[in-house]
Amino acid sequence: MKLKKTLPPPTFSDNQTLNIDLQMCFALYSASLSMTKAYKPLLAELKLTYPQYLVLLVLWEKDAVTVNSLGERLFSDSGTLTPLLKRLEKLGFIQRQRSAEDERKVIVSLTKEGKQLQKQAASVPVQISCNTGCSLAELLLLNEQLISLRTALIKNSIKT
Amino acid sequence: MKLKKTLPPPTFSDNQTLNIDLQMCFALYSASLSMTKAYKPLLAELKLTYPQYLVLLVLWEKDAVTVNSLGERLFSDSGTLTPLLKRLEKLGFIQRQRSAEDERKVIVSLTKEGKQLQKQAASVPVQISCNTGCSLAELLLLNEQLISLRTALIKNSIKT
DNA sequence: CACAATTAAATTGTGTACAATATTTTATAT
DNA sequence: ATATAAAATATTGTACACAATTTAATTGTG
Repeated sequence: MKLKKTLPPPTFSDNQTLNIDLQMCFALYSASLSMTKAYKPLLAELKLTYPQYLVLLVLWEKDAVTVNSLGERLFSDSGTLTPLLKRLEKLGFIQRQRSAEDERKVIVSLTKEGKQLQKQAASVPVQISCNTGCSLAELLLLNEQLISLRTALIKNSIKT
Repeated sequence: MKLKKTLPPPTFSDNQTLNIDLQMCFALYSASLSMTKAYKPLLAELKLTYPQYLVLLVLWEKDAVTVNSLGERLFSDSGTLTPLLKRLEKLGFIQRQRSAEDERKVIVSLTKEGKQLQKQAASVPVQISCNTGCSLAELLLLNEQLISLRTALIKNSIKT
């Protein structure tokens, strides 16, 4: 059994403990919303929302996966994914079909239209990365920092 | 008129352009959701959601402000804030009242209960910062990086 | 085999996020 | 002074995010 390693609380002077400007949490939250807004007009041309685009990113990497495995990849669950996938299906980009071997599972796969969309989508992240004003090195560093932050939060946070 | 300064697109090898793991955008998105989930059980004890907590953070800094000024501070608008503020009012933490001088404006101010909540909330960000597994220096650095990312995205992104 | 436990999705209900529109009040320009 | 524009908030409609519950299929156990 591994020991759980948590750092001691960083100490702020009392006045600043709740200062919103100093709180990385709010910076994270507002930066994430700004990012989604930045994607919106670009993805709108493909008739996609940002979460729908994320699902397609996963499928473009590996087609025909279950709802569960999509959820693990995207840190999401069926409560979010099921209605989202139904919308993607209605748009004609994916198919949802029960697995023949295990009828509990639903296999999500790309349609021809969904596959074709990948080419059009290729320029989207490039355009966004320009808007960040960050260099490639900065983007990669930030990516790693955010992934380890996410990992730590998932590991150390109590589940209700 | 200032020249708009945007960096040239970072170049990825073609195969990796759409790799979800390499996309800082997804790391940002998923880390932000993880952060909100980490806050959830702590804020639930105060009967607050994370966006409601953000509103109170602003009010604890400066009480009695308009919906607009709250929105500027939180990068949000009346479409989001109005229903949220109504819930906070129903919970008894804030008051909403039309300004006497300018009846278009709504002044949001803390109730006694809302002010008292600040003491109970003090331990929340401390607990969260432990869960991040980051040192104070790392948190401050990440905070700055995210703020400049947000600033760049707001400046450089086209609006619809 | 029977039946409880587990697993996979779907459903329900609450709370944002946000674009688009509406409403009300104030400011401005003839 | 009156129409017009602008400003501040509210409303409407769509799309998540997520906890909690439900439904259906499969697995494990006696």
